[in-house]
Amino acid sequence: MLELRHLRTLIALRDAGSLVEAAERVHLTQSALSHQIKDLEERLGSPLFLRKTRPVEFTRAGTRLLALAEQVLPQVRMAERDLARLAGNEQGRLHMAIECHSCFQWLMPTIDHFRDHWPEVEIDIPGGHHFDPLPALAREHLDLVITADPQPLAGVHYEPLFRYEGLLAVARQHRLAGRPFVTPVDLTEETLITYPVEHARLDVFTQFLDPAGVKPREVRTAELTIMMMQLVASGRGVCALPNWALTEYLERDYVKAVSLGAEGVWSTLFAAIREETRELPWMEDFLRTARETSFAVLEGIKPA
Amino acid sequence: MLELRHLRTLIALRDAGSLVEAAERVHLTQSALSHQIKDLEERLGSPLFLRKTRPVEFTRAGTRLLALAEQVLPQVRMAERDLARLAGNEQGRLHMAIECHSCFQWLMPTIDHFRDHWPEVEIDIPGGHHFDPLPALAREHLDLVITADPQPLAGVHYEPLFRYEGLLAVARQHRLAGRPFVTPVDLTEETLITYPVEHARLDVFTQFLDPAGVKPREVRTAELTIMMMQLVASGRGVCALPNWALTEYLERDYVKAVSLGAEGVWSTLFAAIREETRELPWMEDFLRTARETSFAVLEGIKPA
DNA sequence: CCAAGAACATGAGTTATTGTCATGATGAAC
DNA sequence: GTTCATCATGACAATAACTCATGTTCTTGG
Repeated sequence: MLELRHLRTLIALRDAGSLVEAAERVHLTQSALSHQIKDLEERLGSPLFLRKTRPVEFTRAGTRLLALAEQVLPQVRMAERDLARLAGNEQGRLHMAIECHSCFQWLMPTIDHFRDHWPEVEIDIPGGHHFDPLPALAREHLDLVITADPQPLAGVHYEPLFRYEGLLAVARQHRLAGRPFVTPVDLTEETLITYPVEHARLDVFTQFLDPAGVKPREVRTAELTIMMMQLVASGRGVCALPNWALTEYLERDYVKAVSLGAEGVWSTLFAAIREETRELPWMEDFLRTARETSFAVLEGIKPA
Repeated sequence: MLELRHLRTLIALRDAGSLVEAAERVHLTQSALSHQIKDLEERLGSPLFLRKTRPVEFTRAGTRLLALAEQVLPQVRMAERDLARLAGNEQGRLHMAIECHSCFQWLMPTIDHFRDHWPEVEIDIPGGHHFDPLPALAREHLDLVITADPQPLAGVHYEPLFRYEGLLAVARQHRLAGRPFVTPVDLTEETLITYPVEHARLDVFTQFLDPAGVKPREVRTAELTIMMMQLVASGRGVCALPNWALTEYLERDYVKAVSLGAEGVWSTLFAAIREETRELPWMEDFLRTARETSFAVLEGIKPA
């Protein structure tokens, strides 16, 4: 019998383009999905997609089921929201701080969407504070903080949103451009441009250079991503940024990007919230929406 | 995670009014439904219906889910039909015979509905034949026969549709009216009116009188249900008919009905089809539609 | 053309879910 | 208060779903 599970899988498969990645998205193994879909296909009596193309190509039957999924799943989500609301806990406050530069790209659509569904939750990004946001979260001045480096703090829970790769942006004609990846020593002769934050919060150092005991020739800072890009493009340095922050510059062929090490440097972005707000229906919904939106908006990220 | 299974259960529950009967309809035990719904309620954080009323009363959360089910399940069924059609086997023939007098009540809506969804299947009830329909089925002159007494026949499969109770219709002022049930000997002094078919095909005899070795004082026949009702109402005899064939007369208080024996005499109505047509998608759909329609239209019947 | 990598399939075995059976509790009807 | 029907519950069983390990196929780059 057809179940929602199958529809969710198919949507993931379409968005991902391959079984392997779809499996990641629904937090199952590739094998599980293979079995699941095979079962379904047998019961329906026809294949749902062609596996030998990349991305996978859906058959007519597959397309029909996808259409069903597109129709049905939003209705189900809406009902679930209503139920959550009926279950109580409706009004609340969601004041946020964003530690991660350039997160607005996916955060704004998330907030818009959320506002429509939870009008009774006061959502805001209070500006102007320059205190440390995580203690402010614990002290209930804030309700959610987007951060890439979780610090153990009583009563604070870190909910992983997604993983992203830190890439090294270099000028188009740079000697490192075109390499499959760079090694730490490759940076000994470079000027590294970073955001003006503590050394310990920069993954290039903590995960890449420091373990190898390497220092770049020079380190300078810039406030905004666009400024960094200008410096990089004009050959005055290189900088490490999340892959998704770079995509727009890469598409315009403004700079080139290289992985840091053979495996790449991967970090996880977290939403820090207070333990007691963790199970509030609207909080769960916000996090779910945030994840959905970021996957829809950003490229090259992976489920946590 | 919410699944279609849950929605199907809730619809059954609403239609049935109690867990026990809903369980019959979805072919599970009452216990299974109790567990299933309890799980769901726990995950949602609120009860879905009140058990202490008859029929069960849905809470706001329950009503919301029912609305979802009403919205989603038809969409799913439609998709399934499309898929079945895509899977091939689209055109076919469905010529039927109805052995059971007064089945048209639920058969007509079924046919109408079916015609809309399977325009490529030629559906008909050829009139005029007076040969025995079951051999005609085997010989492929017919494709489906509605009958209440299946006979072993090579290549013919009997698909149970629903069970119904054979009731004894008596005049309003009859001495047996108002009894909880009648015993075989109660009929020794009665005139029994039957359809003009073989003795062996009448459940009153095979399941009730014959086992007790009892014969009614007189047996006479009538062609049409309405004629039987007139004879019964005027006190010129009693007759045994399916409960659902009687409802309209009972509602108008034209006659009274009594069960045959403490347990009642229950029979099953079957759709006889040829083995090889059993898995055709449109045949499966026709049978499903037939069952659905009869449950919606008839009262007092039970799943087979 | 071969080696290496990536992606999907498959079979066996495990786990988790979902159901059944037997029984108990509760409430309504007589 | 007894009886009857319905629903709940706990222990167990069946089944469905998933993972692991491995095999197959196709693509890519030397």
